[in-house]
Amino acid sequence: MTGPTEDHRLAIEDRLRQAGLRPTRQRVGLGRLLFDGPARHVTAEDVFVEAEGADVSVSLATVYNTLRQFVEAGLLREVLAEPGRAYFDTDTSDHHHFFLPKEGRLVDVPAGDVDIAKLPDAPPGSRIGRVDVVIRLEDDAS
Amino acid sequence: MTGPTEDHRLAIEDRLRQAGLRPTRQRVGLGRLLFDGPARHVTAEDVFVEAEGADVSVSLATVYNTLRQFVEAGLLREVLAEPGRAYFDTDTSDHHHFFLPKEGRLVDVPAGDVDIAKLPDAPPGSRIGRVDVVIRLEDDAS
DNA sequence: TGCCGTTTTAGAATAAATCTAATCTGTTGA
DNA sequence: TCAACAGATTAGATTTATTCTAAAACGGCA
Repeated sequence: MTGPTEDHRLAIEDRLRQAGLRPTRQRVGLGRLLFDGPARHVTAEDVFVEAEGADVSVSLATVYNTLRQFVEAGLLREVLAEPGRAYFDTDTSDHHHFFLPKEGRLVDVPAGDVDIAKLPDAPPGSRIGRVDVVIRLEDDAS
Repeated sequence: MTGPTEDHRLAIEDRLRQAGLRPTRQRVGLGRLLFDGPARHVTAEDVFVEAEGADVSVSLATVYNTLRQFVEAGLLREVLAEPGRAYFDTDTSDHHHFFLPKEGRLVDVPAGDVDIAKLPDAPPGSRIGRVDVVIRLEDDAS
């Protein structure tokens, strides 16, 4: 009765609990969608549509709430690349992004491929929370 | 009859013409608001409100159109720091930004204070258009 | 099991930005 | 100089992403 799917569900429940989030049906369902399989970049709308296709019944408001909570808890990373649209990256490790405006799509850039040799000091009373590097691509004119 | 104000207007008209934009009443008016005085970071709403306060009569739609045209022409730079709000930087030279989430405000970081020693190659068929570095600040916990 | 604070929900509300179709204006060239 | 036309501007409606609201449902503990 305890197959791999069930194990996975339990693993996600633990992750949520460790993040201080009660493992509700919806959060576990969205967690399984997001954290299963390879890392990717999704919008809230993507997640909502995907949930409908899976057996995860959840409202759009809850998708937004949950994504924000996951970001807050460090389970997801928000990436700003386009005005008026928020992307969420299921890979929270240190890395950067290409952005392809034509396709509205992000592509990962490994941390090792960008070398930031020098950063300014944070102004007094603050500290650096994160450094976002977005490399905007254009069609090659050559 | 040709005072410094008039000279300045002519300078902006030239800049617009060189950018391939007809120097209309509205574009010149907004250009004067934006390019006069020190560099700063503004939203479309900021510009609209400011125009109302000055002698520049312009609709909100035109503010949006004009800002986009100015970005396209390289007279302004768009900075993405917050989801759902676009900032425009009147300084188009090479530099980066601190972002203060609490205040919703950008602060310039001179190009010399960030050293990007290594960048990845652009994928085939594309080239790097711009590299945006946003340094997100948090309140100091110490 | 019953309770209580948390979570979810549908739908309304908001905010930023874009679209539309009608009017106006700059520029060109006769 | 001015008529004509492409380009620009406009008010207002519309779209899109997201947040809010208040009521119903749920999870976990005693």
